[in-house]
Amino acid sequence: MHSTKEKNDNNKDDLLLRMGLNDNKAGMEGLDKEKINKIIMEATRGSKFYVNELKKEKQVNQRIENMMQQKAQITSQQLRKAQLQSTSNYYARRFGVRAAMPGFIAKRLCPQLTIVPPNFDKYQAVSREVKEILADYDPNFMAMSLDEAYLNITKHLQERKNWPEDKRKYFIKTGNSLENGKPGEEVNKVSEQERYIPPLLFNDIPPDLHPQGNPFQANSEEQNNPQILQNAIVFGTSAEEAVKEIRFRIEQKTTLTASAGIAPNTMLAKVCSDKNKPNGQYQILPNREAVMDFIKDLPIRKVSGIGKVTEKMLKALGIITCTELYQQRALLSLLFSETSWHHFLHISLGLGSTLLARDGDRKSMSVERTFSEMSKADEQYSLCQELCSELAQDLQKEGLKGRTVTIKLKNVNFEVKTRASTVSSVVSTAEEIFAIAKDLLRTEIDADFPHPLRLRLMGVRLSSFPNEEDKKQQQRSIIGFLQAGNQALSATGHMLEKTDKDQFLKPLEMSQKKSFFDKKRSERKWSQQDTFKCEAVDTQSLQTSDSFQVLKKMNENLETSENSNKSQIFTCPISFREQGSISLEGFNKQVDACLDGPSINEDHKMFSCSHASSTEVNRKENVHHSFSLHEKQDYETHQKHSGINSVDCAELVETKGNPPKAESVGALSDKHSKEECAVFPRESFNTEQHYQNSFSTVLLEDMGSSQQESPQPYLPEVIITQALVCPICNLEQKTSDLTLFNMHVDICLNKDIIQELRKDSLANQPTKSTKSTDTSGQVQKTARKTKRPGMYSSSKKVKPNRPRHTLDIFFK
DNA sequence: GCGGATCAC
DNA sequence: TATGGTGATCCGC
Repeated sequence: MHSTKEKNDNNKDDLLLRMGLNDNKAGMEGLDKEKINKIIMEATRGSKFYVNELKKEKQVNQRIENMMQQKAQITSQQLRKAQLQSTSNYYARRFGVRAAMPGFIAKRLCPQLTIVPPNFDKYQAVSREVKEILADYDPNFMAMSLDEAYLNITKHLQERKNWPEDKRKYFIKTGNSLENGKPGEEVNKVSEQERYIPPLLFNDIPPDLHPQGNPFQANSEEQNNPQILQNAIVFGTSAEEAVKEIRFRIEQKTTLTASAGIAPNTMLAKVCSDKNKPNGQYQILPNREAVMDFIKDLPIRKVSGIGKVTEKMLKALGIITCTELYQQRALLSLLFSETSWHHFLHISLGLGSTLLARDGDRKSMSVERTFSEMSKADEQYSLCQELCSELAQDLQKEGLKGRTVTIKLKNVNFEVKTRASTVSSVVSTAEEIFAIAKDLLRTEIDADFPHPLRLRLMGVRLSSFPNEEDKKQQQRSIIGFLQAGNQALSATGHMLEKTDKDQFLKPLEMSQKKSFFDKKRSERKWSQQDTFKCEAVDTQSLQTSDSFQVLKKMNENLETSENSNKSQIFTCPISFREQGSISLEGFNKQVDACLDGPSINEDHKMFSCSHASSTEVNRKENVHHSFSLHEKQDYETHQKHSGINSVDCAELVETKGNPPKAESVGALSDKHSKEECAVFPRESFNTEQHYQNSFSTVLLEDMGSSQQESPQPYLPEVIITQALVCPICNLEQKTSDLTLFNMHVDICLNKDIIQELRKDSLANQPTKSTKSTDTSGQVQKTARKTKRPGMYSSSKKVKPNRPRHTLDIFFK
């Protein structure tokens, strides 16, 4: 909170040094002694870099301190409530795991640069060759960078199962082809490696990590171990063998070794691939036990997205491993943003994206350069101009134009500043960009006058690129402007119920109508990955759910747009639900959400949110999980469902006399590992009888159609969801709605807590003030500042005059 | 939309 | 020995 922006440049070094030392003495988070010493040494030598590092570290410590203070104010009741709320998510997500499991394989390549001279061109060429090989296994693989790629070889494995041996046979090169253009030493090295290839491939997985009861092996009639002939090698049909084959081929072709991770999702695959670096592979079998086993002691830092700072903050809470992360989920939900929390929960449950999202559109482009101190303003301006020219060239290569210009300045003390300016129409030429950048730079120079800016880095960035729709819209709006009748615009809205206000939509909003149908139509080539996946929609690996954000915004829209003059009535073409009084933007998001499917947080909201949002969620679930079941179920029906289910459950648990403890019941204890409640197996399950038999539901996925190549039109076969069986009470639940089902399970799991809460609630608020209880839950999630006890009174975000889906109502 | 921070590669 | 460049995202404002 106390952002120290003093500018005593002269004393700064001294000051910072003192601050740094004091901070360390305070021993806030116990820096490594040796490290401190080193830093101090460097600092006393006047390294501005380390002084700055110290400063940053201090900031992090401050953040941690604030967090701890927040934590200290959390009451046990708040924690229990949070606990309750996080359980739903556990179930919803766990199902996601199951659905994601089958045969999804990601692979990560880690070439050994030491073998090949660090010549970029060559590296690129090698990278291409690599990639050629990868395309054999998954034509739609996702290349993250030159040296990293994810593959989904589900389909390949399916076909591979029936391949004759000679299709899986590869000859070991004798080294003849490697002689050209490589220093002798390298050839030797490579040759040496070649000789070791078979043993390497066999031994790179420690014996105790060898998959047990591998479904692939179990189902296959033959042994999957590769057979070595004189100079050829035959790979088996399992995932493991296929990946060995890939690595073998890569090494043969490029002389580079690669490491690989085989796992049910990209997050795990990535962690896996690091396990046996640089020339090995590791597999996590596609079942929950294997995933949980792997996750159990995994330090969170290993997970992509958890960096130095996050690690330190979580460590302050005693969280180092994924298990601990899971155990503290309730606390985390109170201390971190919803997005972060969601991410944490993902990690702790071993969940990740199973989609290989196509490369998203670029969001920005920039150039920056470090140099020795530059203090003269005229030099700075001309450098800026130079950078703008370079940027303009790069932009031109990709034909990009943008509206936001950002300059970045790092002074000799390593303090970084960015300054941005957004203009109304796109720019792209060096002159246009410089005109804006120059102003930003001047402002900074003027601000410090008469002191010069002592820079060590300068950068220029362009962002706010218009998307396709924006461009089309621009065209259309011109056309529309020229056409008196303005027919072009109204045509795009023909599927929507319109109001007269439609005519007054801003061009941007109008464009979204078009964009929605365009987008969704192409997505529904029927890439079921959008339509049927049952976990949150992750378009990029390890990112938290977009759909949740959409939903959140949607709710905001629902709540705030009532009095907006842009409000309209629409009917969602997916759920056929009338969207009363929301803006077009909100509507579009709603429809997107319908198509995208449920998100973990919705369950969560079910407990605490208003009637309206709960209904949205349910609707979405229906649409999503059983596409053909999307009758217009109204809210009352849903509520009845919930009520019946919850009552059933509570009684059953009592009968069984086995109410699990709230905290200890978790995904990580395999207590309920045998249940096969609700799962959404995918098409690929067909290749794995082992799993298929366990599932009562079949939904489909088409991993291939999200790529740039024209997707194959593909209509999924839809099998209607069957009844779900609660793992706790072991009774079939008469609902196909996963949200409702999850709630039922939660209640079973948390029956004791629920009763306590109800008691509390009744004791404290005999006058039926369930609303405030309800509200607080949501406020805690969305507004960090207001989530402390007593600070949330009423939130604007909560829509008044609506029945609420409160705990009390729910449990009645 | 802006600016600082974090993260990955 | 001094400490990179590019791009993305999140959060709080």
